[in-house]
Amino acid sequence: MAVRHWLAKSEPFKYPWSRLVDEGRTAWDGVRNFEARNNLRAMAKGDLLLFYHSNEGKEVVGVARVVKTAYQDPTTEEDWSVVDVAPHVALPKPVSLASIKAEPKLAQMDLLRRSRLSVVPVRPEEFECILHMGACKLPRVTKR
DNA sequence: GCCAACGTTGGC
DNA sequence: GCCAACGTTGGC
Repeated sequence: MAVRHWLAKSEPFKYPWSRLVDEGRTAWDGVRNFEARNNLRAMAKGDLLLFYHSNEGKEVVGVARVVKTAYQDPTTEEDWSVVDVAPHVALPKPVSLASIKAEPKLAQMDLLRRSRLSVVPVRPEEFECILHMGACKLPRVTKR
């Protein structure tokens, strides 16, 4: 099965990329939007996730990897889900929202068209494009 | 089932 | 700090 690609937003002061790197793994909790939840539930182990800093930074800073598929969000009794993610690789050059907007190939991204959704799917060619803009080489995934 | 009010996200 | 977009809630 092909790896799928996603983009998830985090406000840096709540949970920055650097903290994910420090901790090595985290539950992606706090999603309280039905569509975002459904996207979480659609993720498979090994899927890759662009890590976007919203509000402050406004840039894609790294790629995370789904290490555990959706399960009950432990921070609530209600019906919400989390997935576990681990850092995969940092972007040598973070890709800013401004540069994404300036790139015609990325005009269809859900990041732009559905700006308030915190977890959105990313097309393979968009994923590749952002990695390229970020001067990022993906480490080979040995096990999917 | 409609829709106005409200709350939240997130860019600027 | 403001405000546009838009999802959610609740009255009817």
